[in-house]
Formats: sequence, C-alpha cells, structure tokens
Amino acid sequence: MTLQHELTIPAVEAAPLLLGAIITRQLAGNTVTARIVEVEAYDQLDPASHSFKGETKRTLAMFGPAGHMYVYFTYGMHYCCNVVVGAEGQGSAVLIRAVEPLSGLGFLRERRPGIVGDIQLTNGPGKLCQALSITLAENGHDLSMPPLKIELQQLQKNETIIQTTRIGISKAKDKKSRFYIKANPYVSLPR
DNA sequence: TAGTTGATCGTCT
DNA sequence: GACGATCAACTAA
Repeated sequence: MTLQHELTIPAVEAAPLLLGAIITRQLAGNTVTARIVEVEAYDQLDPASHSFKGETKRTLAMFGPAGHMYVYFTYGMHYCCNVVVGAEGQGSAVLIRAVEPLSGLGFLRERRPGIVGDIQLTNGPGKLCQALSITLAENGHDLSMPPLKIELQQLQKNETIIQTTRIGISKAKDKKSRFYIKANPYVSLPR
C-alpha cells in the first residue's frame, strides 16, 4: 500500500488518518523527525479552500496526485504546507497545523532563532514550515520520498481525536474541519 | 491579559 | 490594486 493509495480518500477522512503520522525531513546533513498532531481538511466545496475557485497556476499542486505536498506563501512572510489527498484533479488537501518534534530539536531551534520553549517551535502552520525549512521549493514534492517524507502511524491507545471548528480564517469558520490529538501540548490554540 | 496592528509579496481581479 | 488557511510585537488597562 503506497502513501498515495492510502490518501486517495475524502479530506475529512484523510485528516484523522494523518494525525500521528511521522514526518522525516532531511536537510544539510541533518535529519529531523516530527509527529503530526493537528490538521485541517479542505476540499473543493469549501469556500475557504484555495481549490474552491478551480485550478490555477498557484494551486496546481493541490489538484495533483494524493500523497504529494502543496505549499503556498501567504501574508508576505509565511509558508503553509498541505498534504494533497483524494483523487487526482479533485482539489482536496489537508493543512498541517502543528507537529510534535521527535528528534533534531537543535536544528529546529537553529531555524527559529529567539524561540525559547520547544512547544512554540512548531505549534502553528507558519511556524512549522519555518522550522522544517519548507518553502515553495517543496511544492509538489512526493511525500513518499526523501528529503521530505510522511509515514502514517497508529495513534497511541490513550490518545483521542478531537474534531472542532477552524482557526485563523474568515470564510466558513464554522465548518468542523479541524482535527487534533486531545491533550497534546503541541497543538495550536485559539487566540 | 485582551485587543490591535505591522510585516511583506505572490496571485488573482 | 487588494488581500490572505499567520505570527509576534506592541498598546492599553
């Protein structure tokens, strides 16, 4: 079963599946691993989704095959990364909102100078992209291959998935498309 | 501690 | 020419 195959399902089903998945990032001789603890589902029927208005040059990767990366740049200074899901051409993706660093903490701190605690390194979409050095260069990358890889994992027995409303956007705020692991300290919080 | 705003640019209208 | 799936610094109280 390939990653692409496992993720060829609707975004709302792929989102909980991606919780607990392990990200392996190799960069400049360093290997960093992290676990996904918070995600958000987007599909083409969602007014807040970049794919809502159809395929454009910018959102091209979002319409590609599942298991690839969709990276976009926003607010003039932040990148956000998504895992493309669903059938090719469908325009569904799951935004990675927060991860829990497992190894390579030193490298992450290096990427985010001035950050004190471990939690603030990766508890937000813009933050984790900076920490993992994810930019437009990773747009469209196949996530079953190094240097950026995702492997699905079972959650621990004592971990629970919470589904709730979204954060940080103005359109379709009330959709319950956000999923996170209950009581995980690395989950981003409402402001 | 809650609320506001500046930074900064690719993409779309 | 306006805006955004954000973040952090600042202000007021």
